[in-house]
Amino acid sequence: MVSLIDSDVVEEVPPGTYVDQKKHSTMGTAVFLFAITKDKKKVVVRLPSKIEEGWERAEVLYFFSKRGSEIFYDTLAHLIEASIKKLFPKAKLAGYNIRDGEVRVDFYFDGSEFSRENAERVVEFAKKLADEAEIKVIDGNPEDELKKRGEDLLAYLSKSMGSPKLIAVNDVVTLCDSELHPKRLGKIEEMYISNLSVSHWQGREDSLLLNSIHVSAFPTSFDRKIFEDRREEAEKRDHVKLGKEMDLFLTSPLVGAGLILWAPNGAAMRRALDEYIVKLHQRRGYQLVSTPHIATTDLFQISGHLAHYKKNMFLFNLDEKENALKPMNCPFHILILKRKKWSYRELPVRYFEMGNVYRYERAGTLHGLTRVRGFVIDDAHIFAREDQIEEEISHILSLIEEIYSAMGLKNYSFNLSLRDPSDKEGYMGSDEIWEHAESSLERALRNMGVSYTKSIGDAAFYGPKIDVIFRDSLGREWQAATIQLDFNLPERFDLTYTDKDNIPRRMVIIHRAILGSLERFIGIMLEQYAGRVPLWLAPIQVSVLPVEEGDEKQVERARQIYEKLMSIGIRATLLTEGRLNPRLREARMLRIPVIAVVGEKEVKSGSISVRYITYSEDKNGRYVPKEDEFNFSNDEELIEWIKANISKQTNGVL
RNA sequence: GCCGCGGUAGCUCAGCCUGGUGGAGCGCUGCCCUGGUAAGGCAGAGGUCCCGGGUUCGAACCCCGGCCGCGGCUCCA
Repeated sequence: MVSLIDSDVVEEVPPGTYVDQKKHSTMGTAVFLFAITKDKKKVVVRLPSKIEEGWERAEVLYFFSKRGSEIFYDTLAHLIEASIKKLFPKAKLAGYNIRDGEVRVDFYFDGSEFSRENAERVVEFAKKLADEAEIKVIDGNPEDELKKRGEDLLAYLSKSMGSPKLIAVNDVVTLCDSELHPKRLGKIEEMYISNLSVSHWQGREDSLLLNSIHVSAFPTSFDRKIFEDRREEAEKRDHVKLGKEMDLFLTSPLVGAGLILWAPNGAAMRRALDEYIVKLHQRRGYQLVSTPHIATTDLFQISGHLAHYKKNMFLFNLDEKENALKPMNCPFHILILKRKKWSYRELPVRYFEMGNVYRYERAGTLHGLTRVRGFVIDDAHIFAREDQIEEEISHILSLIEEIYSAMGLKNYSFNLSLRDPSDKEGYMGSDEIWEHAESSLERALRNMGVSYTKSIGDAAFYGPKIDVIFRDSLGREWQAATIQLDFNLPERFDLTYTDKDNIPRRMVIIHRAILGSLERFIGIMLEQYAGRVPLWLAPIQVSVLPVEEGDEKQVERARQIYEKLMSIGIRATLLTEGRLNPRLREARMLRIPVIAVVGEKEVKSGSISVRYITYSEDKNGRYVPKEDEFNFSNDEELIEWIKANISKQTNGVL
């Protein structure tokens, strides 16, 4: 008998049992059987199929499971590669990429453009291959074999892969890091070109220009429908769109790209976040400092930014001296630190600032609030003894987890960035320093017990770092929190403390930000909550509406409540003009969480009817508003309830 | 920066292919309706068709350049 696993159900079935291609409302079509044989080999077959003799167990893989879609797109990528090679033998394959319902296949085509007609032929041919072509893993040394076949780009890629495998699609040979492929992929109901673009080989702008075909594909129309519904759902969460609906921010060509103008509602949100994060840091032993936006380039000469970061800096002349808008706050904090001598007893010193920085980012990279040219970092620099590093890092990691969980964030992961040991020229500092720095960070992560990924070669020029990465509603990745160890600036600015033995010793600096940037973080929060951010952060927290715009008593009573709320710092708005329903609609469009209504009944009794609308999700992770009704018997009751909610949401900080 | 797509009323968009006096819905203003949890009715105002140049008797429309936006590549908070 063979164990057949279908979601939570396990059944013992005899070999020969037929497993059909069924559909699941959230997981999509059952596309593959993933079997483990009695001699522990892994086998994948496309459904419908029969359970084979010699299997120990078999799992039904649905399209919208991680493994199901990975195998599907991974295999499809090879079919597209094979089509390219069959139709255009002079093309050189250059790898592929799988992301959100599409696969992008890169190839070098003689440096010339690849037409849409050509791409369409490729897709048509791949569709045919899906039904017919035999896919198998073949033996041999990938690097040698690929070189022999003229695929020098793939051969190069194989060198940096953990366990490269050669894959044959009929007689075309390509490269993969997975051996999990069905022998035949089978019918693909939906497959079309979603984009044609170019990209640079290895991401280097000075290297080969590759052509890329982006292909969207789904095993069945049913899966495409689920995918498109989800994407539509995600687009509703787009922070740029929400920013317009909620009247938060804008940009103007008269100001320039990537520079945000905050309208009153957006500014209120920023202010709330600013207040929260500053108060929290004060409680955690950070001292507030404040520094200017510009400095002479002499400062950045010393810090090394001019040498390593010049292409991102806005430079200008003042009194015939070169100046810069600050791209980072660290040199300023260091100057403040250096105003006096420090004893080992006084460390660590933690300076915190909501620091406004300006960085020249290339036009093509700018996006909404998540990638801009002027932004505020919740920036702190911790000046510490070497023996204090690990503890400080641990503190920061737990602060990150505390803040993020208080904010209800979950789509994030930790990444440890290390230097590329083969490119030591690109980094400041000695091998010794780097090894110590890298191992300190990794130990702190391990002690925290969080899972993390490692990226070799992604370290900053001055030190290794831990980053927190968020995925937005459309699957794009954005960096938020960052912890960067720095053994270099202390050298450059000669930062020392007097140790127990009365000898000056070198300090270390930890750069860290938790929100990352206020702008980006607001973008992340808007998407996470589909605009329905928690009460404490809502741009307008309460809307007060009289039922009848023409009834003086109701309007007067509404105004009274509104003014009382405003006087104690609750962000409120009074909506009196027009019929009730359109006003209610406006309050909802603006995502105002508390809607207070005053009609005849309420005027008589002095009470207030409240509808409280907050974010919640259905079982498919879609946003659905949660609505609660309250009736407060007087103003004080309403105010106490609002204050209690805000305090609870911010762990008593606000 | 590179490739693709786009920029028309405050917002969302049609018109552009095939050149001949600029449209819709929402919003805004006024009037009517006096209302109880997501759009009541009627009327009106509102435009540098992104900017600059070219082709043409004539350009929102065709061509060139720039700016800005969107999606990718890369980089990053």
